[in-house]
Amino acid sequence: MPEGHSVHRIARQFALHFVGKRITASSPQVRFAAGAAELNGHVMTDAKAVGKQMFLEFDNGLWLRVHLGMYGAWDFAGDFTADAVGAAPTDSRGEDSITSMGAPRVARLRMSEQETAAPGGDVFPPEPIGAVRVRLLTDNTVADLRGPTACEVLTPDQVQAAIAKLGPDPLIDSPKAGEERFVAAVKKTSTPIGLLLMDQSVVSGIGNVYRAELLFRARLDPHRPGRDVPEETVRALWKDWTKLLKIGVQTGRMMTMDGLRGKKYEAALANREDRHWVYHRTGEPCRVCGTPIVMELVAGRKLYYCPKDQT
DNA sequence: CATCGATGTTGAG
DNA sequence: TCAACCTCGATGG
Repeated sequence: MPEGHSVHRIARQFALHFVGKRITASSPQVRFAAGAAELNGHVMTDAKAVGKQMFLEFDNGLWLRVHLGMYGAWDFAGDFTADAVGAAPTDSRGEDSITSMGAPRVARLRMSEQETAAPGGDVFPPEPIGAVRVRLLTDNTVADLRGPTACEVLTPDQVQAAIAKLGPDPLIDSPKAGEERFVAAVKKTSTPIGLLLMDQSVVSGIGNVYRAELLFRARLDPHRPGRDVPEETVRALWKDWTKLLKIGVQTGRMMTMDGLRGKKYEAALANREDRHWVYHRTGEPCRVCGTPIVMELVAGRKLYYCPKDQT
């Protein structure tokens, strides 16, 4: 259930621990057995994320495209350095995790909505957890994919086509080019900005949490047609998404509260309910003006906003 | 233990 | 517009 930041973090794990290694690929599921066979025994040569999709390249020229959708998750196990796991040393339950930085150690972790890591000590490779679509195994690391929306082997042309359908990603496109693409797409349509931010052909990687938070941070009415949003506001939205995405990749959390310091910042990192301006806060007082936050179903997704501040 | 709901997308009607 | 996909943590009895 990740938004763009999680997928970038996962791609980074593959870049660090799988790229350059020969991969044993297998699938217990009939639906992907043939796909796994195409990749099996080849060296992984690249790993990258574009928006919510991840692409893994192998030395026979084929790519694995993965989209986690709503429930997908990767389980990693084996040798990961604490440093590589990133700056989210504890999970939501406050359990101890990889805290000794620097020294390589055995880790077992799961990357989904909440990323958790616990010291292992188990045999390698471990038994897969749940129904595994594909297992990618090296000498000392393993990744299990469960529940993805998409998992398929593509040719380079097909990868290019898939990426061409996607809007700009602040971590892929140059800042200027990305911003111009985003501005052009928003300008030309009467579709509400609240829908445009969720449209992966307009901008990549934003999901329901970042959508609501970006709109509040811009004090922007979600219903405002794209072409009626002042251009400066559109540009500010792009720059803010760039900022939030980088924070998300760094911390592993969708931290959207500005200006928190010290204890409040730590609390927000640890507790989801302290982390957002409006997301999942129906009926609670707006953190700025006190007006109850409104929830509205739009295109089947829950949209949260402050009816007073967002105009 | 059963049910609900979720940070998503696709395709049928 | 809505069900289907597919998984599991949170919730309630």
